Amino acid sequence: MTVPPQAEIDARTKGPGRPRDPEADRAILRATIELLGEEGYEGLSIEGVAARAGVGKTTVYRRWPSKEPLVVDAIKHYKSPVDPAPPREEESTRDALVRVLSHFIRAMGPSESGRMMAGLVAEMSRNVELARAVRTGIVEHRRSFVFAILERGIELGEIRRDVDVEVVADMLAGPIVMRVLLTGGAVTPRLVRNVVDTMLDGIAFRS
Amino acid sequence: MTVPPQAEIDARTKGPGRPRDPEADRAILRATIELLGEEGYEGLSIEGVAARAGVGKTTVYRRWPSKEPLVVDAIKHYKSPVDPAPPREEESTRDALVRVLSHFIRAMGPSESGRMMAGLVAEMSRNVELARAVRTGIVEHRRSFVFAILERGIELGEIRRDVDVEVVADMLAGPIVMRVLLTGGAVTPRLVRNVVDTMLDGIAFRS
DNA sequence: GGGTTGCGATTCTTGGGCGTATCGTATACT
DNA sequence: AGTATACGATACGCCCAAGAATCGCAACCC
Repeated sequence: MTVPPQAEIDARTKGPGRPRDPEADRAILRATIELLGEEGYEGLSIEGVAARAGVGKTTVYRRWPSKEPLVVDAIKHYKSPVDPAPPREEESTRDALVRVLSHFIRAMGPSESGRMMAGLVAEMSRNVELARAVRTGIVEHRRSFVFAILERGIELGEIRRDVDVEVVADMLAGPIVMRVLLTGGAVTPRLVRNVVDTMLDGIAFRS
Repeated sequence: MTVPPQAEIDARTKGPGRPRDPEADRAILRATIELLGEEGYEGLSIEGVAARAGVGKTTVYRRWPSKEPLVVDAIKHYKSPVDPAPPREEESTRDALVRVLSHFIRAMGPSESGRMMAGLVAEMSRNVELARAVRTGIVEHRRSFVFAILERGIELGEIRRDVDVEVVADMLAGPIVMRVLLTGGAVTPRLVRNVVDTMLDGIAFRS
C-alpha cells in the first residue's frame, strides 16, 4: 500500500515554474514524526516542523493547510523500518509469536514509534480523522502479523479453533503497550517469552 | 491513604485573616480532572480551570504555582467513585476476575477516567513527577485488586503457582486499555468474560 | 474595631504560535 | 528570453494563555 502525499496530489507536476522539491516533503514528514514523539500532538507547531526540517514555513504551508492534515499524512507515510518476516515453514506457533512480539517491542521503543504513539493518544480521543489514520495505518498493520500467526496456528492444530484472535492479539500486545504507555515498566525479551507461554498454557491449575 | 492537598499544607490554618474556602479547593481539583479528559494535559489552562470551577485565577494561583503541581495534586486526590468489593468467600477466581474487570471497564469509560488517562499519556512520557503520580495513585491502585484475586486463586489451588501475576494482570487489562486508548473498539461485559476465560484456559490445543 | 488574609473580577505585560504577505533568488516550461 | 512557480527568510497582525498586580468586598483573629 503506497500512499502518495497529499502534497503530490495537489502539486501540478506539469506546467511552468520551478517544481517542488520532493526532498522537502520527506524532510517535513520526518520532522513531523520526530516532533510528535518529543512534543506530542498539542505541542507540535508548524514553526517547529519547518525549523527541524530545515525549510521555511512557506514550504510547509504550500503543501498542508494546517496541523491536522500534516500529521495525518505523516502517519500514512510512517513505516516501521522493517516488518517482521512471515512465519517459516517449520517454525512453531510459539516461536513465531515470540519472534513477532520481539519485533514489536523494538518498534515500540522510545527511539521508535513508542513515544510517537504516546503523543497521539490524547488527540485520538478527540480527532476522528487522526484516530482513523493511526488505527488503519499503524495499529491494524501490526495486529495483522499476529492474526496471521494465530490463524496459521489454528490450521496447524496448535491453537484451539474457538479462540477469538482479536482478543488474543490484544492480550499478547497489551502488556507491552501498558508498560510503554502507562507503567514505564521494563520491556524485555524475557517479558515476551513469559507472555507467549502464559497465553498458550493459560493460568488455571490442572491436576 | 489520604493525601492532604498541597494547598492545605501550605495554608496557614491558624492566624489572622479570612481562612481559605475548602470548597474552592475541591471545585478546582474537580475541574482539573474534568478538563484533563476534555482538553488533555497540554490543552489544560489555568484560566480554563478557574472558569470551570467558578473561581478567580487568583484563587488558583494562591494554591498552586503552576499547572504541573495542580495536576499532580488532582491525580493524588482522584478516586474512582467506588472500589470493587473484595472477593467473597465462596466466589471462584473466575467470577472474581470477571467482577473486578467489569468494574474496571466502567471506571475506564469515557465519562470516567478513560478520557482523563488518554489526556495524560503523552505528558507522562516527558514528565517524571506526573508519571509517578499517575502510576502510584491510579494504575497501581487498580492493579492491586487483580493481584489480590490472583494470589488468592493461587492459595485456593485454582491458579498455577508459577505464573507471574504482574504479567497476567497486564494481559487481563491490556485488551481493555488497548481498546480505550488505541483502537476505540467496543468494551463490553462479553469482552471481559472472553478475556478471563481465555486467560484461564490458554489457547494451546490439547488433544 | 483594627489588622490580616481570602475572595472574584479585571487589567496589564510578555511570550509564542498561527497564517499571510513579501523579499530576492533559483529552477523549471514554452 | 520571458513567464511562472518554488525556495528560505523574514515581518506582520492576530489571538490566547501565563502570571503579576490591583480593586472593593468578605470573613476571620485579637
